[in-house]
Amino acid sequence: MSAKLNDEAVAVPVREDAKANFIEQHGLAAKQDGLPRIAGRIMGWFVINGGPISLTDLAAELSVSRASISTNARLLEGLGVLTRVAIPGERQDFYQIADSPYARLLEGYVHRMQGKFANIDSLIGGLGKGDQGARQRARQMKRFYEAAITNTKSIIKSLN
Amino acid sequence: MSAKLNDEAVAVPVREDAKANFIEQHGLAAKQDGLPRIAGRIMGWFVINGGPISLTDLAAELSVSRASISTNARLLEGLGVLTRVAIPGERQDFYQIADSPYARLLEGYVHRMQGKFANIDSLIGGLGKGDQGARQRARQMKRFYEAAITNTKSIIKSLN
DNA sequence: AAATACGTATAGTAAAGACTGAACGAAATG
DNA sequence: CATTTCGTTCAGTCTTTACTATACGTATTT
Repeated sequence: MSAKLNDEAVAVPVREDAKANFIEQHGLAAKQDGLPRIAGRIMGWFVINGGPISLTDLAAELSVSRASISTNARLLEGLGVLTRVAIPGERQDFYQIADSPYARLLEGYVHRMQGKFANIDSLIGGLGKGDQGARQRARQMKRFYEAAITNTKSIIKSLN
Repeated sequence: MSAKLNDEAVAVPVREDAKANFIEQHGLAAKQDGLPRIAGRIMGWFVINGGPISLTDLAAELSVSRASISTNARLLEGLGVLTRVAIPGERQDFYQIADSPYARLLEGYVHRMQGKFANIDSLIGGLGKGDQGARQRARQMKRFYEAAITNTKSIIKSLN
């Protein structure tokens, strides 16, 4: 098992590849967060290039179908990451990265956590006298979400 | 649109259903977080019942195959939510809810965010002089993750 | 030693999801 | 008015994923 010393054999992604690399990595990271890979790549593109850009051009940039771009751009718009802007004289839809994209993402996150919150309350309300252990664990869970929600909100504030 | 006053017609999930309901809801919530539904139901079961319980019994409780229970219990163990405990005189594996299950979850979350962090740094390092806009947006993103990581760590501390 | 119980690995199935290509309606252009 | 250009929708394909049933190895019981 001798180390390979041939320089050419190692494909090092240098400067020019950094951007493309970031976009792809961001696509993979998106999957971990439950988003389609394309959505992540789009977001990565906007971090680098900012926009505005038309759907057609973006489709060409990322080498995917216009249908996918349309669907996922709207998804990101719904998440508050992208905003649709009109450009005078142009009839195409142009997308742009939102003002505080991450704050927007966190708002959705908070919203989902509040949903779980309701679920816990419903459980606690349905527990009987004999369910002391369950009540205790449920309350612990509730405290966790309380802390998480409060804390996330404070992050949102700090991102203005 | 007159209100229906017939008591019997309304299927209200009362006391006894509250637990089962919580488990199922927790299963669905897990999917949103990228976990298998069974993993979420298992976790829900433990919030209510605490454990310890054997794999075989847990499989019966949730009406799923032993294989699934085995796989997902180990998954949750890896996430730090469950711990395997030995019970004197018993040769089966018993699982129990962990001490600070939510803190453990957050630790994994922090770890994933730090991965993204590295990706951003790699991008910034590869940017040239002409990429001012990109650099600015990348730094904004980096600040976001910094804030999120710091804040999550503080939540973890508060959960002891 | 034979039989049983247990945990896990594996292969298969069924369902979900991402993505594409084609078709459609609306609006603008010629 | 005919054509083109957009954005979106829909049907179909392909991949991934969750879950089950079977089989296997190990440890235990009888």
